[in-house]
Amino acid sequence: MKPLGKNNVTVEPVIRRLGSLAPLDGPAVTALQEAVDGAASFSARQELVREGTEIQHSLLLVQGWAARTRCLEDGRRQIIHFLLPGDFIAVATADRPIASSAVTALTDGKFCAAPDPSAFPALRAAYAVSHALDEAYLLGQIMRLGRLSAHERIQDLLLELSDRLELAGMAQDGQFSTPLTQEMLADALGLTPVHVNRTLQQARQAGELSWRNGEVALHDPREIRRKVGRLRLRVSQPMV
Amino acid sequence: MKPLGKNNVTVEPVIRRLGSLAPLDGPAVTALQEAVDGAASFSARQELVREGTEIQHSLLLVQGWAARTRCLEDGRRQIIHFLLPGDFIAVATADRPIASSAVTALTDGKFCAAPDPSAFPALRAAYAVSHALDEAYLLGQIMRLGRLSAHERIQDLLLELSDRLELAGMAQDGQFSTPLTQEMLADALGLTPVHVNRTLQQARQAGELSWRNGEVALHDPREIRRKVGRLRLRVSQPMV
DNA sequence: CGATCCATTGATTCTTATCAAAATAGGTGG
DNA sequence: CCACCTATTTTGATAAGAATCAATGGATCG
Repeated sequence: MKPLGKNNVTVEPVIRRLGSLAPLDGPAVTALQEAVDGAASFSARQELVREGTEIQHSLLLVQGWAARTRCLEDGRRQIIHFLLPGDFIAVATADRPIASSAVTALTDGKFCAAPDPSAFPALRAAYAVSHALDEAYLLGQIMRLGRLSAHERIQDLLLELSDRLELAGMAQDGQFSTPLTQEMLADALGLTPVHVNRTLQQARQAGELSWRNGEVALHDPREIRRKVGRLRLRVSQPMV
Repeated sequence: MKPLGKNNVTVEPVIRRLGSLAPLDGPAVTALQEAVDGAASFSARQELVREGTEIQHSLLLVQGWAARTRCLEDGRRQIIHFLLPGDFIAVATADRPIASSAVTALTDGKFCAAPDPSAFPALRAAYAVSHALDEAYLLGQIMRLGRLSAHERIQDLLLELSDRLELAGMAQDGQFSTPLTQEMLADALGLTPVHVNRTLQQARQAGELSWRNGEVALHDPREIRRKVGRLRLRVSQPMV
């Protein structure tokens, strides 16, 4: 098993993220590490969850990116939410056994079953915060699509991704790497790929961000946060 | 206490709706009726829940309409979701004590505390289905804002409202009465009031719907459902 | 009757979509 | 290493959709 510690940069993103959301004790970390070690692989474009299907187990995304999507018969597609390492791909509740949207892999990656929180109580709080954040992200997406301009939508989404990746130790200061194409971005933002392209170019020329080779850098995350003026849920707990 | 029965048209919408979602036994119905009898009043424009506030009790909307909203500093407003009689205004979970959006009353009305499901087990299933539907509505809203045209958005939203009101016994065959103004509609649909007005007129002239005096009639709900081509969560349980 | 809220209309501008094509990059097999 | 293939980004020209600004009408209410 891999070593753990505050000065350790090789902690699994899943563990890093959940540990950012709530303090984890030893057994919880061990259980997560074991789950991660037994993770199953998937490949890009694979449908990880089918809409309307029964969800048997809660699943964690260990590596790679995915998206919750809904499609219309005429081919229009909406990405509801991006799923990043450490996120829940699916949540099995006694309440709500049916998947309300599909989950599609955007890259190759790995997932594992989420350890049962009744066996590892320290996980319960982390899972709860994770689910609360998920709802907050959905509301953010609605605000974005309903009331922000193309330019604002892009900035706001990239900031959200930066914030979320930072929880998993995969972004610092608005810089992160991403497998997103402009088309995926368009599907998430309710825009056309062409318009995303043009808007991105404007943002680059305005010096607001750079994006080359899958490496994104938001030049002034604080300014974006201020301009979009939206309060984000804060996570007050200490890191693992 | 008011009488109950299948041929009874005076059942409280709250009871009607929850009974549509899952079978209720006698004690559950009694508890709901008592809660409703003790309902508190609110008036239009009142902020029923403030964003970021701790939610103490789960609350049910007994009468009147409300909306979950988020605002930007510059005044832009997004209605995330309309709340109808029988809906939960707020859900108190041990997990998620913080309101992720404000709730504003759109009309005068009444609300009450939701009876504790641990005291009335029959309510548990109804509450669970209600929450599952809530998430589905959010996803529907995202699809609407991201990928539907103004014309489609209006039709789709009105259809959703019709379906939901029907659960509470307040709509039949796509006909219902509503306190919505075109401005509220605009805030929900990510459009301007002027554009909503024009789009509504086109829909009326096309014979798709009528809307006079707060009375809406969708002339061919089935056709709308087909065109927007979206699967809605079905409720399979029998009526109360 | 004035005040207010809401629906409606017109004229115009701005944003974003559409259609089509070219350029670029990455990967594969010969 | 090159030729080819595919996916992605970029560009240009044009059209459609929706916003904006401003004003008028209609109702309702005290």
